[in-house]
Amino acid sequence: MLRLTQSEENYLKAIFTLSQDTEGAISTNDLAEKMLTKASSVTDMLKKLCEKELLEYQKYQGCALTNSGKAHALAIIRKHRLWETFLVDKLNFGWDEVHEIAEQLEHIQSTELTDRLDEFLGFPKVDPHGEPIPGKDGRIESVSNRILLSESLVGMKAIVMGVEDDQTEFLQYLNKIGLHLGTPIDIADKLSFDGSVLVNMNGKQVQFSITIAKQISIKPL
Amino acid sequence: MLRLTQSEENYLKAIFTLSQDTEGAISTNDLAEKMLTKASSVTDMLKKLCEKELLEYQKYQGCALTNSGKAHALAIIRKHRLWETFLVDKLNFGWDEVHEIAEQLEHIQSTELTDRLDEFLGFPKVDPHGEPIPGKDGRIESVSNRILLSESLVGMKAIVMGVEDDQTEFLQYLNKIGLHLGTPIDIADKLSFDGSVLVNMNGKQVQFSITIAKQISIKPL
DNA sequence: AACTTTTTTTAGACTAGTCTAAAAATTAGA
DNA sequence: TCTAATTTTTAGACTAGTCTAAAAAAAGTT
Ligand SMILES: [Mn+2]
Ligand SMILES: [Mn+2]
Ligand SMILES: [Mn+2]
Ligand SMILES: [Mn+2]
Repeated sequence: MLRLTQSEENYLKAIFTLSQDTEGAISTNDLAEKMLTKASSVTDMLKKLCEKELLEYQKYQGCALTNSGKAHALAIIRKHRLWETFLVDKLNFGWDEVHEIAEQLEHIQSTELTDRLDEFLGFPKVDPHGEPIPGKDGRIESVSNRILLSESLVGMKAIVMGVEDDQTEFLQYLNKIGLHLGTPIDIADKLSFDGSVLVNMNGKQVQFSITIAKQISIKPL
Repeated sequence: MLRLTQSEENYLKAIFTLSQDTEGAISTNDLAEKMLTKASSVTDMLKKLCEKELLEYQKYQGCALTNSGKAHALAIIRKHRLWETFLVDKLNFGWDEVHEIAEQLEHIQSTELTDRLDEFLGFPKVDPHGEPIPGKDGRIESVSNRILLSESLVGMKAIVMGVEDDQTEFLQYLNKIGLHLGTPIDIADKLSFDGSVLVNMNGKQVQFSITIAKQISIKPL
């Protein structure tokens, strides 16, 4: 099996994630933004990953993962989410404290370790942020009926199913207002001029900006 | 706190380990051998680590860790041994399967993670190979009355307390002959011309070469 | 003390990953 | 469709870590 550096793995993961909500190829600039790096660095890396047949890349045309590239990305995501689950379930970290550590742990090379960790955790289906954990075979069980809070309709009742995991302050804010996975919410109103969502939860009303509302996924009841 | 690369950390650990059974400075060549690298590479790294005040180094004089360097080395060793303990105690790996994985895990940066892992494991005193685990403060509890099997005397009765951890085949061999931590042994004879040690254990007699006998530590009864 | 061998350092080169600045290609607009 | 703005690539430089080959220093030997 092809041996990858941490940097290569981080690129693959980023491309995979961007591909999730983009049809067609991923642009150099979008990837540079995601990776907090410069477009010229991205171009260099794309050439290398293309050489290793992890993605397809043609000058000025952006890139798209091959099946091999996707498999690698999913393996890294699997490890990331399993380790986050370990940190929260076994070591009692908060969901706002685990992403950075998992960014490191996801690069540990040992399939045996990953699979035993999975077993030790009882084969969890989702991580502490509600994201599905890919299985040993790389398959993600589709999460049913989820929509973004930003796409909800006034009057809906729903359950919080997932949140973005990579901003500590955002997660701490959710802690403060008492929003967790499983929290029931009512969509009270939406402000047409800025996209804010007014939500009733835990007996009080909270207003979420469109930015926040895009980072919370819910299951309408 | 000073941020170190994996390579720098591996050098510090190697220097610390070599210092354990060497008085005075560590030579460039010895370190190169330990690190499986070339003397010229070692010289470059020594300059860098000296610059960071992790060790003292003068041309042609070898090197010695400063207190800061020692503290860093002990922190890495602490993580290595805690992770090995986790792998064996919680994930049911064999003692022959964990060293390589721990070589990676020891570089994960998070004091909070290390300390919570320590607690999760019940504050173990020794790792799966019998090596003492440094505490949060970097102190190693001295392991009492241990000697190397190679230094034992004929007629001694003893208990196996520790083994070298870094050669998979060696540990598999010990598994095969049924030698574990806690195994009681009798020193039946020593061959003066090659240093071999004849040991009675588990009802049969085994002969250990001097090389092997130096990699097993025992506590005489 | 002089010569030889060993150890250690230096010099120069290479790869991986990143950057800035400039050139080239693509896309958008009039 | 021609020009302007944007995106992407190239060129060249830098750091970290490694290597080989050669020079310099230290240690060993007559
Ligand atoms: Mn995460
Ligand atoms: Mn990462
Ligand atoms: Mn080990
Ligand atoms: Mn290591």
